[in-house]
Parts: sequence; structure tokens; C-alpha cells
Amino acid sequence: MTEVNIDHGQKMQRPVQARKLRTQAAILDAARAIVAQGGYGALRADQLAQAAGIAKGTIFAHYPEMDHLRAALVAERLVPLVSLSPVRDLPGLLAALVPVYDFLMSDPHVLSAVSRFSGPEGAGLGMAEVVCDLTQNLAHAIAGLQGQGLVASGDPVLLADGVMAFTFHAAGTALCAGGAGGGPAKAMLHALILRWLDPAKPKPLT
Amino acid sequence: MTEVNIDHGQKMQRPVQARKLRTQAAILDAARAIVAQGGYGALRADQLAQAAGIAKGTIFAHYPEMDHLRAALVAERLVPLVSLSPVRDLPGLLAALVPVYDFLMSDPHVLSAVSRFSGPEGAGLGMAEVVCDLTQNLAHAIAGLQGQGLVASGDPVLLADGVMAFTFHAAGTALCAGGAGGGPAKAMLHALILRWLDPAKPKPLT
DNA sequence: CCTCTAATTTGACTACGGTCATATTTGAAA
DNA sequence: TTTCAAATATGACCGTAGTCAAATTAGAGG
Repeated sequence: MTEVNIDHGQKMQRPVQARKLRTQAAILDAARAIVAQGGYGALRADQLAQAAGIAKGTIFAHYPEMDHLRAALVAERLVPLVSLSPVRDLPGLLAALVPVYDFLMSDPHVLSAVSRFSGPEGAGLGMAEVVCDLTQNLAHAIAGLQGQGLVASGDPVLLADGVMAFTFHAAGTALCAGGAGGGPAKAMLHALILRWLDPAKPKPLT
Repeated sequence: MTEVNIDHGQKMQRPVQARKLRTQAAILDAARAIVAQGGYGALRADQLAQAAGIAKGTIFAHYPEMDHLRAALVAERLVPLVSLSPVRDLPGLLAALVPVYDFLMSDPHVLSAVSRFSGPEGAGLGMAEVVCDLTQNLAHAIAGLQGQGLVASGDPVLLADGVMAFTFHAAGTALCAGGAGGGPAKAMLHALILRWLDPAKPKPLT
């Protein structure tokens, strides 16, 4: 037989063509421009296709839904935010989280994309990776503070998961309230994280 | 006088007609039936209108988006769940939360509806109220346990908010992972809540 | 060069959410 | 009863996401 089978009985799959990569780049470039102009909600498939110089159907050959494309864009904007600035103390950790929180609550599409594609489904979009990185970086920072006695003891990964939960919840609350981000949601976020990580016992009720 | 104006200069607004209530009930009844059959994702405006014996446009005279109608249905299913079963200890509180968690992660539309309409936007749909009730009931249960020394001291409302954040986050994680609800997400939820509320200091690192 | 298969792209088409000018119904006042 | 304005309902219409069979292109082998 003239075919080259590596796995017996499996069809040989040829490598990705350069054409596909070019198309994908064109889609992403055009999408970035549209989003920069009008936000994630302004992405329209046919407008995007025209801007990218391709047919509408091609978009869906690369991303099964527009939300997947949005998630890819959100993920790449998240990348520079997850390498948390060096953290020396608990307030420093709060400060390092502010850009992430601000981005999450800047647009309903952002939080929605992160919420939906943090799992395996978002792997090919870079979302799962970047969220995993954020959790790991958080855990690492927490472990560092624990070494100095600035954070309560316990599994750093569990503590980092809790911080993530608080952050997402606060961003959702802020969006719910109509986007007033500097308001009560942010204050609640700080209170929650302080209580969660603070090594000191809270003052007794009596 | 011929007109009854309570607010000077305001147009008299007539009371809601019985017709409207009947239509609304027809919409909700038909929608409940469709959702019971095929889940929230199976709601189609066309089909719903036909089942309710009304025109499609009428639906949107009552609910600006289909998501609002879904939220109303979700809210009413949530009502019997938020009156938490009596809680005697921390494991009891975890158990009381299980039905809420299970419902939240049973369908992406459920968590999405709760997340989007917990705020002022969901007031007319019953969602804001039911979520507020849940938080208050949680806070009350927590305060009760604090009185017995079974939960760490601190503002019960803050603690309840934290539990809500963990619950939503765990449900989202479970959905992300493909709906394996009994899996790691539920275990993480329990670990988070225990750490959050447990009055005992976690064992030191050294 | 030609041939052949898989990869990629295409655009007409469908399905659905949501809009809106118009029609109908209601209830109270004349 | 008649009148009239506000409330409600209607369905033709539109924009957009997503589908899919067909067309085109890439590139390996002869």
C-alpha cells in the first residue's frame, strides 16, 4: 500500500498547512481590532469575516462558536495579568489581584468566557492553561507568605482556589450590580480574602 | 374630579388587566412543561408561543429576553431549596447546601441565570429575592452554630457570602469539567467550606 | 508534469431571538 | 350606550449564529 500508517488501522493525518495558520492569524488580528474598537459584544461573524478577508463559514471551521473565539482573545489578554507582581505581604497580594479583578468585571463576556472555558473545553484556546497558571502562581505566592508567617497555614492550593472563588464571585456581583466595580463588591472581595488568609484569629464574638 | 392623580403631573397608570395575568400564567405553565421535558436549553420562543396559545411577540412583551423567563423558572425552583433544613452542626450545614449545589450544576442555564440575575436586574423575576433569602438563611444558620462554638467567630453575613462564593465556584467548576458533579468539585467545595468555617486552627506548617 | 487524497475554504441556507408598527381589547368616563 | 385612551397582543420582518454539501487548494507520490 502507498499510504503510510503509523498506527495500524488509523488514517494518516497530514500536518497542518501554513494556509490554515495564516487564516487563523487573520481572524485573530481582525477580531482584536474589532474588540479594541467596540468590546467583545461587538464581534459579528460576517463583519469579522469581511475584515479578515475570508468567508463567514471559515470562522466556524476554526472556532465552533463565536464564544470560543472570544475566549481565545480573553485568554491572551489574561496572560500578562497572571504573572502576579512580586508579593511581599498580604496587602501586596490583594494589590496584585486587582488587575485580574478589574479585567474580569470589565465586560460580561470576559467573566463568562473565563467561567465557561476554564475547564478542558478551553484547553485549545489557552484559557485552561492561563487559569491554571494563575492558580499556581497564587499558590506559590501564598506559600511564600506562609513561610514568613504572614498567611495562615494550610494547603496553598486550597487557599489559592478559595481566592479564585472569591475573585470570580466578586466580579460577578459587580457585573450584576451594573458594573460599579469600585463599589461594595471590591470591598467585599478584600474582606473575604483577608479573612481567608489572615493568620490572626478573628476577634471573639463575646 | 375625573382623574385620580396621586403624583401631580404624572400620567395616570391603570392597573394591570386580568388578561395580562392569564397570559403570563399561560407562558409560565407552557414553559415549565417544556423545561420539564427537555431542559432549559430546549425552550424555543416559537414552540413556547404555540404551546401557550399566544403569538411569539407576546412572550417578549412579558420578558425582554428568553433568559429572563428562564431566570423566573430557575428562581421558583430555587425557592424550596433556600429554606435550609435545620442545621445542628457543620456537616449538617454542608448537607443542607447539597441540593442547592446539585441544582446549580445540573444545567449551565441554571448557574448562568443565577449568576446574571442575582442583582437588581433579577428583582422582577424573583431571583434577587431568593438569592438574598439564601444568603440570609445561611447567615442565620452560621450565627446559630457560632453560638454553640461550632463555627469560627466573625460577621455571619461575610461568612455566608464566602459560602455562596464557594458554592457557585464549585458548581461552575463541575460544569466546566463536563458535569461530573459528584467528583472533585464537590470534594473541593466541602474542603473550602470546612476550612472557612471550622473554629479549630489549622495545624501549623512547622 | 499529472494524479489523487486529505485539508481547507466557501457561501447559500436554516433556525432562532428579538423588534416594531399595527390591531385588538379593556375599562372608565361621558 | 358610546367614546376614547391606555394596555395588551399580534405576526411579518430583520439580524445574526451556526450548518453543510460542494468547490478549491496543498502537497506527496508517481
